[in-house]
Amino acid sequence: MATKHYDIKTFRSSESIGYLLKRAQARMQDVAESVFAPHDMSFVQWIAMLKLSEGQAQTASDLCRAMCHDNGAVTRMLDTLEERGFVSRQRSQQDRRVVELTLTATGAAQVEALKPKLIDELNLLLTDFSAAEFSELTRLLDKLYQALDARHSAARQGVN
Amino acid sequence: MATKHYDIKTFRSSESIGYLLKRAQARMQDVAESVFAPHDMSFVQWIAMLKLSEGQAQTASDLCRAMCHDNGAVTRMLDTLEERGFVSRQRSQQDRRVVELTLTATGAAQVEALKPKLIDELNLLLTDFSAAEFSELTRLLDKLYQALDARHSAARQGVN
DNA sequence: ATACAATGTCTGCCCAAGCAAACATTGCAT
DNA sequence: ATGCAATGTTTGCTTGGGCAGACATTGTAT
Repeated sequence: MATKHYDIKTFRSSESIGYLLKRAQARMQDVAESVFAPHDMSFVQWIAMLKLSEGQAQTASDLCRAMCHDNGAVTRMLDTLEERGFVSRQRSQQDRRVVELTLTATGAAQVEALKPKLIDELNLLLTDFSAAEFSELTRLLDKLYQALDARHSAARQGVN
Repeated sequence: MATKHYDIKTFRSSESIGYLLKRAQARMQDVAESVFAPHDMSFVQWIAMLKLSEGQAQTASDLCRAMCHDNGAVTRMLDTLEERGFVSRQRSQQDRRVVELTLTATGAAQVEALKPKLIDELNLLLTDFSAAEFSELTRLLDKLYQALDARHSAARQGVN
């Protein structure tokens, strides 16, 4: 039997991973938005462009999966990024359902221009974290996501 | 000089705390909602009631701060919780700006009824986490929040 | 006493995210 | 070849959060 991390007798909201995640993410969102807002750009928009620039995503679906973002929201986000000349769309020849996304030169420049601003902010934020703490937090967040993702996929198939 | 966890040369989205947090939180949200949805209850609603039941919050403002949630959203959430008889509001005598919140018996019962469901789900989710990993993740998430909160307060005062 | 800043609650408005449906395309099974 | 499930993209609709302002109340400085 696996370790029971939570017990009904002792459970407190302040120890719940769900609550801790929500709270931290909400604040992080604020901080990130404050970095990008002066450049008329949202956190998700920038992350999407970053994913494209890293080659981690080529299509809208890739972005949805990578960012856990809504389909429709991504379509509309791409609309505005395209309008602003940061991203271009081109119907794929191999699979005509797919629209291939590419960063324009302007878009790539925008990504690079904002990267140091975000990095500075993150480093400032993590001042009190040792290298070990930082890498452990990174690792555990990724591990948690993998577990959540597995659970999520299972749920979609009605497994319990 | 503090440790520079991120460097512009090597920065990758998949290591960014902001991205990792957003992704994990989005999935966690899904999982939590799937627990509460059958009972016509949202994750935030339940957390709010839990906070009340733990005595961690007495007023709407307390809930806002504790949960990093919007003022207006909390007001409206309390409207529906009150309608459903889970929460009652009463104007404070000491400070007549304040509305004191109390869980009704029905509300308390609802919190208790759903607690084991959430706990089971969380334990299942964290099966592959050792006790050490679990407590370290909890600690680091809290530490991160403290740092974010300090940064957030500083920003509100225009400090850089 | 009075003015003013800070706090708590509530409301109206706007916008982005979530949901569901539509449509096109592809791969697979028969 | 044909039907069908799966995938990718888009759109309309609904819902809830974020923001700004209104209002009441309190504490504080003058």
